[in-house]
Amino acid sequence: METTQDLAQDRDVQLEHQKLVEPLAGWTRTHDCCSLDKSNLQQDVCLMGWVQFRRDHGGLIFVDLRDREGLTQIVFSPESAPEAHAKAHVLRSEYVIAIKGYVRSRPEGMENPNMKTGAIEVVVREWKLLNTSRTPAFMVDDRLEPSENLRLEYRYLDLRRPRMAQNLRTRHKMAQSVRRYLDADGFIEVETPMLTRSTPEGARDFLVPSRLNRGEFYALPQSPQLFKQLLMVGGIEKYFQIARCFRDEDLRADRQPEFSQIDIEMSFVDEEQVMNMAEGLITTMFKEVLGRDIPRPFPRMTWDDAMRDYGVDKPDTRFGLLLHDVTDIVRGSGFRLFSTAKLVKGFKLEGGEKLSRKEIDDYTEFAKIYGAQGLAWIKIRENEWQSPIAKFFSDEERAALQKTLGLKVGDIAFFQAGEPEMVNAVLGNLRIRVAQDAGLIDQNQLDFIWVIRFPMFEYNPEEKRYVACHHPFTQALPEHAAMLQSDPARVLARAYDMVLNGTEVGGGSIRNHNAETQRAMFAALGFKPEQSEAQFGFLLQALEQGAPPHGGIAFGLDRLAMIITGSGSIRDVIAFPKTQKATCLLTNAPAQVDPKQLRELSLRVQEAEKKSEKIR
RNA sequence: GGAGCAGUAGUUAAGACGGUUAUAACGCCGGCCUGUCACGCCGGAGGCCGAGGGUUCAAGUCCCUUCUGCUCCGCCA
Repeated sequence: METTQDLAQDRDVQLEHQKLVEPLAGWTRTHDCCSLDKSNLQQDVCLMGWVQFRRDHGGLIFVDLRDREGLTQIVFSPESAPEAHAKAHVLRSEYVIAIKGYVRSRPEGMENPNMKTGAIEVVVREWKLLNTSRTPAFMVDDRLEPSENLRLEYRYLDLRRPRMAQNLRTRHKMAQSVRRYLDADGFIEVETPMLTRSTPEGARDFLVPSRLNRGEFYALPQSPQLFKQLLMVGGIEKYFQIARCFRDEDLRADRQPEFSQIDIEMSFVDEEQVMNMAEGLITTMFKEVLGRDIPRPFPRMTWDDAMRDYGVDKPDTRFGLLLHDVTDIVRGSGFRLFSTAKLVKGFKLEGGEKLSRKEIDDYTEFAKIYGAQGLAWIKIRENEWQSPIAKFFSDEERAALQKTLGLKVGDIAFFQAGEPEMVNAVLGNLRIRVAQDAGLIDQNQLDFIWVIRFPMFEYNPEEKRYVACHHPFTQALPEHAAMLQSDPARVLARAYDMVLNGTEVGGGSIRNHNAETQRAMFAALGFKPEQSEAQFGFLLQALEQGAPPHGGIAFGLDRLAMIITGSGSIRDVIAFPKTQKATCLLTNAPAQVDPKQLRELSLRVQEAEKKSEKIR
């Protein structure tokens, strides 16, 4: 199908120019487009790159030549090189060229202070057209933001933009920092299989059919968890891997179906050694990549305290607005919603009395996302509480609320009542939203904390059983091990999460290295012994062969890269990401396959009539 | 599975209550231009307003369906 683009005049022009393309034929770059300055005056240089802008004055032609390092202005002059100048009129955006010429300083007053190479220019003596380009779908430039689906369809153009190029480079530096640090600390990088077996717990697996074993499937790893534990049994002692992981779940701004973890496991350690190593690794990375000094040790907070004060298990500690439990204060109040609720909590915003009706309505809508019916609020004014619910409270109750929340004239307080999970989710997220709106967050701050003493299990009402909060290989606190069967809800885990500015950037635990404690864990999860053996027999067997005590941690490389680059989306730190529907707009994956391939795999697709393949 | 936002020229956007030929900037094509730097000036081409259906004398605009991208809830050990 011909589009207007195909019929456009620029296409004909490009095809004509294509005849002028020459091979490199031995030309060798001498410099990149960011490195020349006045120290190079009069030198002969050879540059190669893309045409960023062309400014054709009829006489002089200026071109900003771009490579991955930056921009250099090159000049085609009819006097110094008539031949080179004459053919330079063909140059268009994103054409690829090689030039030979000499460096000279720009005339007095013609320097460009906005360019790193703005003091000089390269006068072209001869040049070659290495390739043409169609008129780009969008300009390779950070000043305009093309729509995301165009960026993803033409990802290679997007990657030429300085911001994306910088993000990939930053990510590279992070990975190199990790490798240097861990290598120096005695860690060995080991690759674990991409084709492995499906595990019932956790996220949905991506499955890969086996041709040689008809009817059977591999799964792509959700994480190398079991293999790294087996490496500990294998005597590796200190392992790491920058591992690709796969989860077939719905996507978010910070979630992709394939993502990278800095995966680490250590033998003969407890929590302290793992957390100490992790702090060293991460602070070194921030120092090397961002030049930032992070104070150590990181503060620690129990999961209980995090939920109590912040309502979430990954608190953003850059600002206050702490949550307060007021359940007991309002227990006897005339407001039935509060007096009968399992949990009532609130927080105050200093000076929030001036919030408009509209702003409060917006917060109410926000609260509803997390399951709230509404949002209670009280504005503290001179001599009065302005609030739809103020009338329900006695003087005593008012005094207690005022004391607990530290309310002063000019403040606003928000409350939520009901099921504890909902109350915490609503207020925990509203707290962040309010802080953002009120400008309480210092964007330059880096607040690392550890969240420790997680619950081992949470009850899953759908499956009517307990499931592991972290994963089923985590060890219980020794003093809680006895409660695995009798009172699983109260068992705490030897697990720890590293949290940065309210984002979980890493998490790990001390594992069960003893087959019996691991069997007890499976039993607590409701597995019958034969199920445990069928699914995890290989692990249990390994744990019976002299498995050392071990534990580890894994960091989300993508999330760290988002924070370090200041990106709002995980897609901006991944070269070729998927859309929210997990498709690749560049390659059009996933796609239907040849029936022959399916036959070889003994597979048949139900509802074969899918939308017909898009022809590009 | 659910909620919300967006889709108009190659791109980014504007289009009150439904009303003449759908705008602008950049880009593109042609011409002019020797110090520009997102060069400038003159001229030109470019559109089934995401797709389908409906209401209406009349739809980019209102209604329904659907596709695509994004954000969020659920989900993500």
